Amino acid sequence: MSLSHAVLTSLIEKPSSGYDLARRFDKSIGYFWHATHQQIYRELARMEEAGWVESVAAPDAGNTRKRSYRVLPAGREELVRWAREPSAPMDLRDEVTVRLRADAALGSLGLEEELHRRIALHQEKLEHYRAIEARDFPAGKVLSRSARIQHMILKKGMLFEQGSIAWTQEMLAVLAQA
Amino acid sequence: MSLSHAVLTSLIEKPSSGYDLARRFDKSIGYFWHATHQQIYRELARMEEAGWVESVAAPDAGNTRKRSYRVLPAGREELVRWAREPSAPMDLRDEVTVRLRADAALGSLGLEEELHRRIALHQEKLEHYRAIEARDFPAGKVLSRSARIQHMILKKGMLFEQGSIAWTQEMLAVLAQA
DNA sequence: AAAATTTATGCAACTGGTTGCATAGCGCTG
DNA sequence: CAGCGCTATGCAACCAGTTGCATAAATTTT
Repeated sequence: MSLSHAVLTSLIEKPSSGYDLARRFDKSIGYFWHATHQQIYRELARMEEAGWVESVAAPDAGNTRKRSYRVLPAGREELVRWAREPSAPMDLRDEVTVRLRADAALGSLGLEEELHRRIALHQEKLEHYRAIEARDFPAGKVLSRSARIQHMILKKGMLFEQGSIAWTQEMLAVLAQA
Repeated sequence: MSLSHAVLTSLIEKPSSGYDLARRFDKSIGYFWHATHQQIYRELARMEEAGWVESVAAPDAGNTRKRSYRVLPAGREELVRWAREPSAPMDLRDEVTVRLRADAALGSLGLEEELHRRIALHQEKLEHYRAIEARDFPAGKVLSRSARIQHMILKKGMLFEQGSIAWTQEMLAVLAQA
């Protein structure tokens, strides 16, 4: 959908190899997004073809094929153009919701264990985001415009995880009640 | 991903034609899910092939090709089996988040209008969910186990929309501050 | 020094989701 | 009764995302 533009944004923040981008997409950069190395290599190849980025042998490449990508002016212009486009809100298609609907339709299927597992996962992510917040956006520190925006994006993730935990606990109470 | 199982669940709740299912996926049934008629017809064909559902000419078909689908025992068993599987939590890949990161990296791009538009959309959905709640789950009414679960699913949507509105307003404040 | 792991890139095949188009009956309106 | 929009189904082509596999250098472990 817009993976190429997400990659472009990451590259503007810091020129990188495909491999590094893939790792960043599994961690802080795209807190919420997952992309495999395959997708990223494919996007990089397309964007180089389109003249949005260029690559050079990475400074630390040695005898390896490692390449470093950076954004060209055409890529910047494309990103600006794209960012101003309106876009559709995400949808909430969580598989566990469908499973719960199936439980409602078919009778108790014992989904409690899965819900507990989900709570633990949300808790884990929340801790992770809190650690990033403490490290990058400590209370009291004066932040740049860019940092304030990135802090808000991180907060979105935290709010979502907190909300998920609270909702799942309420759901467990409903299942127990029956 | 699990569209077939979402369709199965909908069909258990009420045997339907492909067209009806597609409309329900645009409304109350899958509050958060969107599926095109193409996807649904394809899934129905596959599931009939697999022996999970069967179809007959719809009672109100007249001279049209309208068919009504219902779930067979094998489909029920498959749904139970699937519902008990563990599943990965959804990810939060909202395009507007990437656009905001681009704004942070490139400088102010004027995303305020889009954020206002988003707030209006979330508000609209929230109203819609509230109307469904008032109709199907009025306060004080004693609800069945199934209805309590479905009420919780609806609440999840409402919590998400409320959270999105609050967060987006805070984001607007951050953009205004700069 | 050999073996295993990590870094780094890529091909091929497949599945899921989207878009555009085509067909055809039905019900309403002018 | 001609034309329009809605109901209803489907084909074909495409794009995005996933999975399995292959390759090869660098680093770490045994």
